[in-house]
Amino acid sequence: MDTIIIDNIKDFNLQQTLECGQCFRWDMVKENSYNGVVLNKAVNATLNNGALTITGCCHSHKDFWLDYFDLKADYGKIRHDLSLIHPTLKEAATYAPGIRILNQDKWEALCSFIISQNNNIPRIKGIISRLCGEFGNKISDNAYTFPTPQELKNVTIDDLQPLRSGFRAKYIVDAVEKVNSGEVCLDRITTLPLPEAREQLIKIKGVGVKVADCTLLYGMHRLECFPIDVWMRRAMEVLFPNVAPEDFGQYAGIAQQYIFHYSRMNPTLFEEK
DNA sequence: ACCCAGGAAATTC
DNA sequence: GAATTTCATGGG
Repeated sequence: MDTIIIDNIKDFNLQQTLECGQCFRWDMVKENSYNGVVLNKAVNATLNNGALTITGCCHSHKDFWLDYFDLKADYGKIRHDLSLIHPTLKEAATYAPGIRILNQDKWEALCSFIISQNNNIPRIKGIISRLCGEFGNKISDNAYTFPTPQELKNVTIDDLQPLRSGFRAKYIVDAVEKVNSGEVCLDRITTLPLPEAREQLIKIKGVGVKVADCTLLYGMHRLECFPIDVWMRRAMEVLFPNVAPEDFGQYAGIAQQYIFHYSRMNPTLFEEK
């Protein structure tokens, strides 16, 4: 089993990155150590003293993991620049300085955030886990790949019943159909200007602006995207009353993740006075 | 029993 | 058109 070590990493914490709501396929096995499935690899990631060790990553390159965890970017500098924009953003960024925006698979991000709507994180993880178990490929004892659109070709709502995803099943079916037919081309959307990229994604039933923005930010690394859900709406009203998302600039998506995580960890900020 | 959950579609006003 | 209801399912 192959191992990759990346050392000298700053501004990185696995718990903050993997449990901030951007991904659903990593589980803590102990402090600073997580098991997850990325593409077709079941891996463990462990971070100690700025050194990240990834095991189980056969046939993959170190460069892939630098990209996946966004380790090439200088988050210290980004956090510094964001902190100048607003004092509360500085507070949120300082609260979890180890968050990084992952480079996840586009299709997995799209599907995962379709499932996320009007749902809670533990159940989202359960539905995705069952989706992979039913339709993905078994790659180790308890690990399955995320099924590709090709592998889900011609899937029906009835086929998806074991997921217990409720009304979202028909949205998954529509996403599979539109991606397979080429009506929606995820590779092309990646580099499209934001309004057109959103417009394309929203052609899929069950995809609105929020799910589209999550797909763009977490699956296509469009860091200027600022997904607004119920938490972010409240956070903007209460913590940033006179600020527009555009004010956060080219790294608005990173700002959003700092604010989202900070808000979820401090729900009392939003209790009625 | 009731309420809510990283929303969006359907319906009503 | 804007505001409200509904949509499955599970947990607190």
